[in-house]
Amino acid sequence: MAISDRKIREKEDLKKRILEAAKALFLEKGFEATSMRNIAEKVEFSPTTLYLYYKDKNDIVFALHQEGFKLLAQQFSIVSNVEHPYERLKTMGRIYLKFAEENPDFYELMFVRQGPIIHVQKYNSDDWQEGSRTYNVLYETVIECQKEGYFKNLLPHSVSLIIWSTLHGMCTLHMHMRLDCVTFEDDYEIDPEKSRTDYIYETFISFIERLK
Amino acid sequence: MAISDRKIREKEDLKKRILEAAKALFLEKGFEATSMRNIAEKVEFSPTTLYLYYKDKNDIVFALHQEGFKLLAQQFSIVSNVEHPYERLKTMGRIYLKFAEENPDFYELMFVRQGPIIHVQKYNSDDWQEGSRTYNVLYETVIECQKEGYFKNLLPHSVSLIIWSTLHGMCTLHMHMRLDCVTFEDDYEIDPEKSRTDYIYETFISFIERLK
DNA sequence: TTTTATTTATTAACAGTGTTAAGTATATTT
DNA sequence: AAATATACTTAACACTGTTAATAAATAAAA
Repeated sequence: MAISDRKIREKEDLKKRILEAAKALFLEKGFEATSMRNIAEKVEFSPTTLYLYYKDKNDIVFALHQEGFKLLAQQFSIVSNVEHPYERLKTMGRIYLKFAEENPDFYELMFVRQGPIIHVQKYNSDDWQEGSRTYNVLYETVIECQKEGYFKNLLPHSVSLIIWSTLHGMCTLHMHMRLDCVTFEDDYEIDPEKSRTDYIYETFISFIERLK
Repeated sequence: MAISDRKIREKEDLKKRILEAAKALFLEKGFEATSMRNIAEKVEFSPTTLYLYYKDKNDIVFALHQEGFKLLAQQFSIVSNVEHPYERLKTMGRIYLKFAEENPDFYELMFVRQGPIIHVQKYNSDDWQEGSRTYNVLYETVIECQKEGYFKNLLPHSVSLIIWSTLHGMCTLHMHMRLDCVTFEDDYEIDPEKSRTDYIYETFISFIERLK
């Protein structure tokens, strides 16, 4: 059985190599500019071969979106060191914003593009595990905060939804260049050291302080 | 000079007809499924003729995005009846959410897609008028609220950015089907009459109450 | 009025996209 | 050795946005 084992291993190996190629192109040239033929060329197989390992492009896109969630989970893992739930929440927010800033293409795939969601609807019977798991981390933290007396008279789902929405809105408005028209100079003293992202982060903090 | 006037008029007429055809297809079949050839077929001209009236597809997309802003401004116009700035702000929020819910394709063009922004960068020297004008309506309202004592110790741009981000985040997470995985049932008693959008709106209101 | 110039629209083509049907080697099993 | 199964490729389909070259229609100049 060792030979057939090797065969299976080799098959999974190529599947991984395809994904690695896709990821490389994706990070290098962006999502829009990554085609099936590009990926095929990179792994040195014909384009049709990809369809023996992935059902369609959305299947690859979905796998890529999973990679993004792995990366985010990795960044999130350090928050377990933060004892106090409210401080942990603020740290999570900072990590989320940083992740979006540093991995805009991944973020787009994870939370904007419809490709991965279409794949979920088709093959995973509407069960978007990556999303619900990540949301749950936030939700549980909010509940812990409430046990400590924060967010009084608010439903935990409401609080979670508001926080996620605010962060997501800040990230995407920024990523999609919808904030370039907003000139903050009226308010803030123009500090050339500080980026727009810095101001966004500060705004988020002042917001969460208000919300408590 | 009357003849050349008529010529110009006819030219603008076809330009409008192209835009109308684009809008019709866009609203009927969605943005993704609207191609230059589709539009050309609808106006009964060859595809290349469109390029005599619009520089490229993004030019049409940009004009379409302007139509969206006109529609939003129209919906917003009724808020001038609301005297109290804080009440006006809440009404604006409701209108914004309703607009996004009822015109998801327009919303996508106005605040998500990069097509219109690329056009702005190319031909309008980075001046996204539609965006800054709409933002200013919010900003001015926030300032008026602060004059009445709301949002103490917060910069008006911060408040505006938070509100816009939260609304935008709610709209897009919902539109892009990233909230389908969140089961609110733990919190809310499942009222079949109420849609997810209703809950989102209630959440927004409870949020803005907190923020004040 | 005839000729030239300009505007308007078209055909054909380029280079690309995701995807599939059909065919070809290679390796495994009977 | 013959039949079957696996892995892969070639060729093609039906699209996409866009451009160069060309033809037809109109306006201006001779």
